[in-house]
Amino acid sequence: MNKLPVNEQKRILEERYPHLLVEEEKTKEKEKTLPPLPNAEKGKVKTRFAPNPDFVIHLGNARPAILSDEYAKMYDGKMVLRFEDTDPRTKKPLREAYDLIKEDLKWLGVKWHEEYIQSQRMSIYYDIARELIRRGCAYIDLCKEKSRELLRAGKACETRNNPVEWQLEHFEKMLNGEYNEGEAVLRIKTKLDHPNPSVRDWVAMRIIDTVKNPHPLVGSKYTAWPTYNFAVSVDDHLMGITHVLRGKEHQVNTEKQLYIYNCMRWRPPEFIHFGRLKLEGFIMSKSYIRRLMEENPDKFLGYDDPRFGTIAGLRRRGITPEAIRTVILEVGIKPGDAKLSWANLASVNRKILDDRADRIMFIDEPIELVIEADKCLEAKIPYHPNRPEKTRTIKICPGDKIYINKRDKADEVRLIGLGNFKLEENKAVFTGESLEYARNMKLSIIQWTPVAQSVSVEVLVPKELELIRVQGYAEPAIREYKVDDKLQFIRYGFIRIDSIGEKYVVVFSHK
RNA sequence: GCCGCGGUAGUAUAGCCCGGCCCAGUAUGCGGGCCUUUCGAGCCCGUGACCCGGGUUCAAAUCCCGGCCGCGGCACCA
Repeated sequence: MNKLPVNEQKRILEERYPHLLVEEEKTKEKEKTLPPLPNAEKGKVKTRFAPNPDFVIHLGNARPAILSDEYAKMYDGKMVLRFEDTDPRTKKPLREAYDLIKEDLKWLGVKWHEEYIQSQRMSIYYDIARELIRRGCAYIDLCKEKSRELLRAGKACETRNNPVEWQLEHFEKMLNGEYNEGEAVLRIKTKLDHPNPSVRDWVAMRIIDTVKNPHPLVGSKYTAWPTYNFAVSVDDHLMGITHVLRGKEHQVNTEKQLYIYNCMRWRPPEFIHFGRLKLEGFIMSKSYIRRLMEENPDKFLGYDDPRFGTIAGLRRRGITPEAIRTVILEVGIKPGDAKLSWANLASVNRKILDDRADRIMFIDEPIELVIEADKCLEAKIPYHPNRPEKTRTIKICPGDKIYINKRDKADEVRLIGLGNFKLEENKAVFTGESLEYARNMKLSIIQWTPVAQSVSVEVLVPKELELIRVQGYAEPAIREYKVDDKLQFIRYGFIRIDSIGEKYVVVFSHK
């Protein structure tokens, strides 16, 4: 059956099992869609993506961004972009990261309707903090280190029971810079016997010495900074977020945040937590990437090195935003972890690139051959098999030299577009133009390039932590392309043009 | 250690809530073939999975119990 031509197979299939063909077309139509959101109403959904601008985002961060975007679109809702930069000490924001992240999101096709920066909203947090104190839900803790032990034992600092006036007064002292780091914190009252000690009277605000650690946006203006859990609750409510999509590392945070909602009598949003996403063979961790770059300043090309799983790195590798979105939607919102295989991403990307990428001949193991023929020859080669009308022409005359790959050397081959040749020690003897003949003889159909007009190309091939540099030659037509264009080097793989100088530097995407 | 969440082929995912139509579907990978001026794409065939053990039931991937494994959290990080 398999040896029959496709047409024949199809005919037999139609004859015997006509229903199978119909079924097949039906399933093809089916596209992966996200499950519905709980309590979601069309036009009223509002999601948010809240990155910490301490570095560029990676594929794992792109998951909540794309999912939030996708759900907002699905329900004709809105999406908020919010920079969470409230720790100038241990998670110091990077000034460039704010814009870099926005660029990455735009490139990914993520659309947001509102944009906020937490460090610009400090007075809002202060106001809510005062209200929390007035309602008896928060207190100033002056016990320093001792609190940790007390809380672990299910007890709290004595100041917890001080009157509201005392709390308010000391809160203002916190704001006025009367305390140093570690001397005072604002805590949210919780059950003191909560099974998770970190939930017990969790910290909502602490002192950070911004003279020592100035904030890139607001400098040393503030010393009392809200913690993640506090700022997030306030913002999610004030911004009208209805659905929070985030990783499962936030599960416990949700519990903490609910104390704020309860005290303020706010209606909490729906929380959806999903598992972690890894990409096989790529480095994703922000801190690890930073360390690698610091320790090996010459080894990496930047935060967008194609060996990194940053969005910028994947972009540089030649991965399309469509491919990233496709795999993220495929993984969906299930709570389990996912280790995406590179083969999977590459395959999705290949399908997208296949129709877009022009085909160019490239030789990475060159051997020189002199053409022997009785006349000049012209190779008319389509840029893409799907668009045969658009071609370039390469003229070769007797005595001209060409490159072919050493590994392609055989007694007789067909040079793409040019004709059939018998190969000798260092010459190629033209034997005819017949494609028919080449097929019948099962000749290898190989790429080649004219020596005189060849363009030097360096291919950067990412391999785990290494970047292999392959030198070679491309046919002259490569000159028609610019940086960031994606091509397929025939019988070699897909590449993205990285820079154009003395030679073309390209990044190998995948086969 | 404690708390929480998971475990479907190499990878990803469908089915699990509402047990039978699932001797488990799809994509990718791998093997083979057809087609094709690429070892690409397309098409065809094949390959391969319900973590383990009990229980409930006429019937369990689906429900219940126990175990094992994995992940997350246990911060004045986000």
